[in-house]
Amino acid sequence: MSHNLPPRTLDRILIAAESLFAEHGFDGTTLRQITREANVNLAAVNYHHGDKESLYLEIIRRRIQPINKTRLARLTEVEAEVGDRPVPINVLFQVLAEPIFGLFGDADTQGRYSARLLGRSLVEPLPFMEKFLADEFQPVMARFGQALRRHEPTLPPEDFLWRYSFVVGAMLHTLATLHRMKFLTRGICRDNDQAAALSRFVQFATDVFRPGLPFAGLR
Amino acid sequence: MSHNLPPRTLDRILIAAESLFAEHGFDGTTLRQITREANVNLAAVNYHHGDKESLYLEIIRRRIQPINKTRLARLTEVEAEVGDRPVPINVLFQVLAEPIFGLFGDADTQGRYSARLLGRSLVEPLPFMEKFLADEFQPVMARFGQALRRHEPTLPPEDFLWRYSFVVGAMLHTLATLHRMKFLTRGICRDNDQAAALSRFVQFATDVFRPGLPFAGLR
DNA sequence: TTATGAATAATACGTTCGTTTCATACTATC
DNA sequence: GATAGTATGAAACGAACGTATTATTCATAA
Repeated sequence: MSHNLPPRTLDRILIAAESLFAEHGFDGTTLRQITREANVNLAAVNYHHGDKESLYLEIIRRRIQPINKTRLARLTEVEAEVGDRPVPINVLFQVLAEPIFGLFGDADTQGRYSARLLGRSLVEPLPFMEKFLADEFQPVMARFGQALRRHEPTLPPEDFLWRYSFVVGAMLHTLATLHRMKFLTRGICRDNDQAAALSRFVQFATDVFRPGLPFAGLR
Repeated sequence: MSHNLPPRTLDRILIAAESLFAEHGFDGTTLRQITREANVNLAAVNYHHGDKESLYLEIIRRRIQPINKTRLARLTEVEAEVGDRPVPINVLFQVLAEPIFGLFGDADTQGRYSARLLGRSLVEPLPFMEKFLADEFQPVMARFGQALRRHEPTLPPEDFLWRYSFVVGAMLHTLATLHRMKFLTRGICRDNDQAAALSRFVQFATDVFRPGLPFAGLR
């Protein structure tokens, strides 16, 4: 054991598996693909990670845990800064979105696979991931929900949650399809454009929740 | 050949396969599961539909083609009604969303699986579906994009497409997760509530594209 | 240097996959 | 009612799957 520059077997598996899972999903990826891509022996996955499901869960976990930790830490910071006043909506969504969109900014191209895999796995969670995801996201959703709610205290919870669901859906969809943005926009928008996606998403989400919109009163 | 009341083998396969594909995805569903659920012989799928990919494509096609046909027909109608004036934004999104959200309104519970499968397969299209989907959605996206663009003629195309992408993402996410709405909202919103999803989505999308929002001017 | 535990490699296990084959049962036409 | 074409059933195919087994190599501490 040491910190050799050539990545160790365990890391090579994680890296190869992450991109393959992101592209082909859990069931569409085989351990033979993974070990071939990682240039390791077929048995290495079971030796190091147990089984396929544990490998998948570990890949998701090592990405989402630091992100959620950062989100909560920053939320605590900005809440301390504003004192008793509500945190501005755009700041809230910046804090929520920046850590996860930041994956696209990695030096190598690995981050975009991480983001794509997260977007994908959060929309249709696999059975063996449900409990982990629920535990992992409960604190984040609760605290951001409360903070956001202060801007719409009179809106019925149902209306609030519908809007929240649409915004979260837009974010996950962006994570999962940012690599196809050029194709989807017939060449107008660029692929994997982290900065554009982040700033525009924050603006979009802020507008959706800005009080005084006809939205709250209408319907 | 006739129209017997007991559903024919071919239809039973389509129905069983649709719900299984919706729940477990293409790779996560086996032909043995499908034929067992449909109470038909294993060989029936290959006999009637060729291979697994053709079956999947046919399921998607028979749902999305009538929907897109209806969308375009209604758009033609409302465009005729307003003459030279632009079609109101909320009408545009009503025309776009109502046919596909209408799947949830089927008498049986089959429609919700159709919607879920569509939402799922449109976010991460399988390789063998890319061409079909591109051909199928090109006219719809083009005509709705043009109609919507008349409300934001000065907005740079890139900004316009980002907003459009967020709204489409929210719609697909809603289709794919409407069956978990109660779980996701901790009991506040109901599962498979077609009417709520449709009306709130239309309102949401309309607000996102309503001119005069600070959105267009900001950033 | 040798002994010891960890990591890697080669290979095989038992299952299940999509698909095919071929025999049998059905249904309509003459 | 014989016949032809269509549909179904039972069984098997080779391939690929996740996983386990066993042997070998490697690194480190005695």
